[in-house]
Amino acid sequence: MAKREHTGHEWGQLANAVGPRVRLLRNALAARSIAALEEFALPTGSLTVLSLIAANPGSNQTALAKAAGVNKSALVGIVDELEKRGLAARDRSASDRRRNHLTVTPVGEATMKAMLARVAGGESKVRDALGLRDHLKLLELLDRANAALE
Amino acid sequence: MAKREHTGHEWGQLANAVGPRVRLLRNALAARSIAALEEFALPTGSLTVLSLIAANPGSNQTALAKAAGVNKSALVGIVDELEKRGLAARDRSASDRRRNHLTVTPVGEATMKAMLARVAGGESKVRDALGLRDHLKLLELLDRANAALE
DNA sequence: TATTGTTATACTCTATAACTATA
DNA sequence: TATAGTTATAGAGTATAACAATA
Repeated sequence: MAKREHTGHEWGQLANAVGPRVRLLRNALAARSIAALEEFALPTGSLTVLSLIAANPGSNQTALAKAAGVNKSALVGIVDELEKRGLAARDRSASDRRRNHLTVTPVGEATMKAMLARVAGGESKVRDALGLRDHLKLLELLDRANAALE
Repeated sequence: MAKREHTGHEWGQLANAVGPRVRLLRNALAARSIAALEEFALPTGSLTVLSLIAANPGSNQTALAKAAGVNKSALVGIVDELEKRGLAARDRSASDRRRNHLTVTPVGEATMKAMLARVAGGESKVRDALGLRDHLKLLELLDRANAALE
């Protein structure tokens, strides 16, 4: 468990620490994702935001930011860009005019699917290495870990 | 699986994606770690680097950077600070004088342990939520995922 | 008084390129 | 010609504080 065959380095006192391993994986996935989505010229996190809006139409920005794991300030810029490109729409909520009612346009839906196809590469490397069963297990454990830290 | 009870948001098209979940967890753990280690006034990543040097004495910086998941350029600053504070020593390797031979000082060992005690909080929240068996499983899956992306 | 979205701002993290000294 | 460490630099990521509009 403490041995890391791929680098030859041992974790030592951090043998049972989740933090450094998660950072390592996040960096690797982020690098691949950024490279894969370069052609879309959208800010990082756009795909996550787009997917969340599509799955939860009408969501407001504060809740969305929390779910996406980005700051609400940072989300402004992302939504700005999505709106400018015609991928998402930002309308004032009728019931609470402080809130923005967010939706994904048809073009946004199509773009999202094209982006997903691009990102699939890095994701599938993990899925292939783990196998279906352990892949689902990893998703479950990450969700539970996130819930515990909320 | 697609439902995220804690925020009420669904992942939608990203229901089986590791990337966003890992980012979420990394951010949460990083924020806790930074807050917990604030009193030490050391650059982020110092604990990981210190632990890796301690467990692999004499390791050179390039290999260390890769294992720690930080850029070799960024590692220079971290080691600078560790050296200035007397926590680690940087000596030229006798066999290959391009390389630095890194070791942890006794003070560094003590500091490392104090830091580990501080970080334990965030880590234990995850461990408690997952239980021993699933905690170890998570470590295993993260290692395998990292190896797959190397 | 509290909350939503926004702006401004700063700091951290990470990557790239170029330099030096060694090999 | 290649590698280890260093420096300089830029870009992306994230966070905080303050503000206007609204509740």
